[in-house]
Amino acid sequence: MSLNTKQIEKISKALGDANRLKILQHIAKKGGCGFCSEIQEESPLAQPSVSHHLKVLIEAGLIDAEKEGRNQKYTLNDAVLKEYTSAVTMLNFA
Amino acid sequence: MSLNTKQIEKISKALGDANRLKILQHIAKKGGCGFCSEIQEESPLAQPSVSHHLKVLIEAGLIDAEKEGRNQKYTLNDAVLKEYTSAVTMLNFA
DNA sequence: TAGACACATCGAAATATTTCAATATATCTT
DNA sequence: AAGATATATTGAAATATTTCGATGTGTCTA
Repeated sequence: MSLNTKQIEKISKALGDANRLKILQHIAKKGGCGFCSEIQEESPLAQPSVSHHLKVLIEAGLIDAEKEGRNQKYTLNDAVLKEYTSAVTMLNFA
Repeated sequence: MSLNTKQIEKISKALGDANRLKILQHIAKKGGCGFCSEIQEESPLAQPSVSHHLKVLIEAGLIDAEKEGRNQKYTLNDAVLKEYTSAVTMLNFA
């Protein structure tokens, strides 16, 4: 599966915010899998704002969400991240 | 030289627009070096808009500008692009 | 089942980005 | 030097994004 311009644009936009970059770093630091509550604790933002940023990351395909009881678990989508960086490096997408 | 969060954010923002992605692709297709007039011809946007997008790419460090008479030549900054993709892949930046 | 807890959604305000007409600047040509 | 050409800047309107309080939804615990 290879990414098109619209997807590259969306992923880039998702990466174009310091709060979201921090969230991704947090998840990566936790071995690619982090919980919403942890992310909220590390963030200076209000809960709905964090929720919004997580949604943007999900819609870009950078993370996947999974419910565990009343908690949300977020997993880094390494495949998408790799496809993104690969496509951007070569500027190879339609 | 390695990129920090602010720089990653800025580059991502610059990449988060279809018009700018097209511009970069055009320059890449031309061997990493393209002219303003060409870029304007290929773009559906008005001249000031193209000029604006080029400025965003320059400020992100993705391209460098050089004057040739009354024309502007834009060169892809492969080093920055590579540092960006590398940092994003590893989510490794401060 | 009532209350607590975790998270999502809505709606509105604040801020940022995109776009273009008008105009400025710099360089080339005649 | 005057006009033409190439690009940049300004200022304003349209649009998108960010943020948060209030509230909704689903799940756990007592």
